[in-house]
Amino acid sequence: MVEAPSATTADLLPRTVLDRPGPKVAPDLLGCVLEHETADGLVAVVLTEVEAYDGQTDPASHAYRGRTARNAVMFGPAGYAYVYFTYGMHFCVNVVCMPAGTASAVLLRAGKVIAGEDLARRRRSVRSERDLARGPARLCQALGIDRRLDGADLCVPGSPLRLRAPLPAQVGVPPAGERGGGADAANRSGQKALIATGPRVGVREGADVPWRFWLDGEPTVSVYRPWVPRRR
DNA sequence: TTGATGATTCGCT
DNA sequence: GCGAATCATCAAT
Repeated sequence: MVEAPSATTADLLPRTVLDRPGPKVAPDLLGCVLEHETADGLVAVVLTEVEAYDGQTDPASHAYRGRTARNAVMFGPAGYAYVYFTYGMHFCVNVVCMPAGTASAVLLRAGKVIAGEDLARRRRSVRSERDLARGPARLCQALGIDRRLDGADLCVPGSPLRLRAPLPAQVGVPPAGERGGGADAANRSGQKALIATGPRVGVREGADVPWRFWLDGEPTVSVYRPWVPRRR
């Protein structure tokens, strides 16, 4: 009767890790694994690029102008998925941070597929493996994420959409001994070195804060584009 | 109601 | 490099 869960509680990222401001949480999400289980199968990616949005103090955040029907999940407790639809055709997924009442989130911008590659390829007609989840909308397409997952809990084993703690040697990061320097964060997870930061992609206001984080050297990281006004 | 815009991607030149 | 695709959302009528 009882089915064995695909993930145990110990594998998943503890909600307490997410119960902090987005800009603090964001770099810690690099190297974590996002997985989505559907009737078609499971696809999992290692996160290689993320962006923080700090709620009501951040003019680039969807939560800047207060709570609405769309962004309601961001005002809830940490550890849930905020999925939104944009440009008439794309979905993007965020990890909600901070306790209920405070809106803060991290946009998952890119990842490297480590499981279910066949299924991911079927969902995305694309030639190269690196482009499967290179970009926030591509990542959602590869994983089959849409608005039905808005509000999904990422921190419980029974959820279809889950966030796992970092696995060692999943991304092309050298062993700890060869990295030198700043060892604290690196040692904790085994692969937290080589994190680069810069301004967020495609935002008009708030382009001055370096709240985009990525694993330096990862080919799956999307390219930077500054904001440009759209022609009418 | 209406109108502008967007945390993007893809295809064509 | 440039423009189209395409529609939910929100601020302004």
